[in-house]
Amino acid sequence: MSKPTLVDVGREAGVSAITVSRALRSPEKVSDSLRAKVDNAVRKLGYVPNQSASTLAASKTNSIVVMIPSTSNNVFSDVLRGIDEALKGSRFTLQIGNTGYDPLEEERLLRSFLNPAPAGVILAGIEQTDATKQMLQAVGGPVVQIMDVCSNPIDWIIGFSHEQAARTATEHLITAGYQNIGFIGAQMDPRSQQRLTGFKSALQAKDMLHQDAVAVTNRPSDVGLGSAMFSRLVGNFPDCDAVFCNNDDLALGVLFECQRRGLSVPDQIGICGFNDLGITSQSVPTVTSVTTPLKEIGRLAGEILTKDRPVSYQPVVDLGSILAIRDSTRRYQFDNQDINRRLSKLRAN
Amino acid sequence: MSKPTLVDVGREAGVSAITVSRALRSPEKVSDSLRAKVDNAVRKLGYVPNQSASTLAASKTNSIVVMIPSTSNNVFSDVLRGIDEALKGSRFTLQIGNTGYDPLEEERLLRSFLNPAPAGVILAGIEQTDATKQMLQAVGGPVVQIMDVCSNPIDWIIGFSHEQAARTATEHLITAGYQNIGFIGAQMDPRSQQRLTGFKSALQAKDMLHQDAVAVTNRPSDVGLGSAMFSRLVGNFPDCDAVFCNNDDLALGVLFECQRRGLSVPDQIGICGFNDLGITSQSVPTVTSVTTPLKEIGRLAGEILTKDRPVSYQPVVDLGSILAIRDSTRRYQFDNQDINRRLSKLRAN
DNA sequence: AATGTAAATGATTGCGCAACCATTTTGCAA
DNA sequence: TTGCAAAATGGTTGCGCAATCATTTACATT
Repeated sequence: MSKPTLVDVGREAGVSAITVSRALRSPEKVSDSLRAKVDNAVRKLGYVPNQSASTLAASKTNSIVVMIPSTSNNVFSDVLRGIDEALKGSRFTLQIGNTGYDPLEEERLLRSFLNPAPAGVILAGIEQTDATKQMLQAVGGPVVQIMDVCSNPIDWIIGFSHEQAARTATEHLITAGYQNIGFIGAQMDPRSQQRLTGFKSALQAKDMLHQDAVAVTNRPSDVGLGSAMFSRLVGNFPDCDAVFCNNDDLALGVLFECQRRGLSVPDQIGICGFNDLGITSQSVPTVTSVTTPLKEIGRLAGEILTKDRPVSYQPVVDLGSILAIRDSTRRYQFDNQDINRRLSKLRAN
Repeated sequence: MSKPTLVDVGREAGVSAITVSRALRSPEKVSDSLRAKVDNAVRKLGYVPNQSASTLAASKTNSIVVMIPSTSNNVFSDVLRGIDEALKGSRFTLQIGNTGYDPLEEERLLRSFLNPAPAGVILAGIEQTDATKQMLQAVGGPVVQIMDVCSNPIDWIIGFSHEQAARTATEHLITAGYQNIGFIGAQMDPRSQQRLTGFKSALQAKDMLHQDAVAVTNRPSDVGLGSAMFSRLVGNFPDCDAVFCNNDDLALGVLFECQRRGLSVPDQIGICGFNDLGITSQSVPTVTSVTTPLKEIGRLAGEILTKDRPVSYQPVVDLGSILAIRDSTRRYQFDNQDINRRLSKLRAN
């Protein structure tokens, strides 16, 4: 006894197979009595639609393909959570591909996912190969790029400007009174490079960019690597008094290394992270970080692909980012009232 | 111009469609010249197999279905990474279902993934509904349960004893000299309950279980929650001098709260985490945690399901766990030589 | 060259469903 | 009651591929 098919359900309900199919796919198009009969038969037989047969007959799938660079990076699990939420309860299923930050692997994987055509595709970043873009063009399905912004998305792009976010954070470090600001980066993907660009431009504007201010590696980032990179940075750049980190793991690693070295944060060293994944707001001291709308990016991407009329969405959505200023960069507490009071006292003498 | 099919490739290569199919699926069964012709035609036409048609014709899929309780919990991303590695380069693809810790949701999702039958199924834990087990039985495909051990797995089970791991950790706290040991738990799934059982049994054996020693919640755990739960625990249990945490996030939260309260770790408060996800070995002080073989569990599960002869694997694999003792519980440095020396001196007087 | 055997290749069929079009039934106005 | 439009239901076909069995070819042995 194998799995029941539409024919079996139809026999049970006393109707034809195609009618059962219709009753299940478009319940609003059939009579109430039929729907009840079919539902009973389905329940009685334990009928489950065969996804492959459906896909083959309709020559399109119900799956949303998501290509992400890494499953271990918490950034992408936040994005995935957003997508998952948008798809919950819909008829769409998620197909996840792990590219390992390699555009060629992305192309290879995507090719295998593109026949038959998926209901939608979500890609991280804008660095797809030409072949990838051609494939997507040929398939014609809707494509949402995420994590970044650009002027010419394939169909839609949802993200924020990493360069702008990094510039804002670096300007904050300058404003907070730090003089010798360094950059620590790992896993230098294109968006990390953009952050580095933003970092440099903010410092160059004030003529404050030190030649040894940048310490980067392509190894995947983690807390221990943050400590190691900080050691390397201060080795080359002993006057360094603040660090902009490419992500929160590195920032925590810097914080711990400072604690080990007896460097006070924020007085001797200022620390800023990126992505604000949770711990930064709880650590001692709390760590300044750039809050990025990861889950919102995922949810919006999922929403666009599962709506009937995605055309109404803007092709480029910049969700922005917010700098969450915390104790790790509160070096000077500017208080104009207090300063004025002290000035008055000074004059009184 | 739609996508090329096997017929198109066959026409291009001057052979029949079925021969092309064979050349692609079982290249060792055809002549070298045919293989070359077919490969050329495939490349020329950009042929990509239609997964649905293949699945429908063979009435079985190439997908490994994995049901995990949560995508945001780092524990499961480690497991997924292991599975992903095992599947890399094989013909199998991963289909991930997010159950949200709900056996009924697991059943619902799994049902939709089970037609047509997947090549294999990976399930977290042993708390499947009866209906789920029946479905799996009917499908007949290989099933690997993970994260736990038990005596009667569906097919295979790979994990470790949470009760034993927690008992060992708690005994360590006792040995380290802590007198009033508390438990902090969040997201109390069945495995967390087992850890609580292990915790209690270790303390009861020494008659050291305090009535207010346990603080648990069903909210998903994070660092901030760890701080809050610690506050709650010491509110009820002021003498508390050590905490066994259900996971590392909570342990870090406890550490930070101790720092905020000016409680020294490990002298005033001992802290032990669970899973050893990375930060615990880098923080200041480093935090004792239970190292669990998450990635190995995933890899082995993937391996079993993708091998031709999975039968050769033991049905129950206990990969064990290791207590990583770090600074957060080094309260007393026991040194028997030193003690004996002091005893001798005492006797000499 | 004849025969036998293994290797290589081909033809037919059906997997389960949905698109498309055809037919039947229902509801309602005249 | 009849007629007719709309609603409801059914029949046929093919999606692209693999299982199964059938046939052809290559090659060794005598």
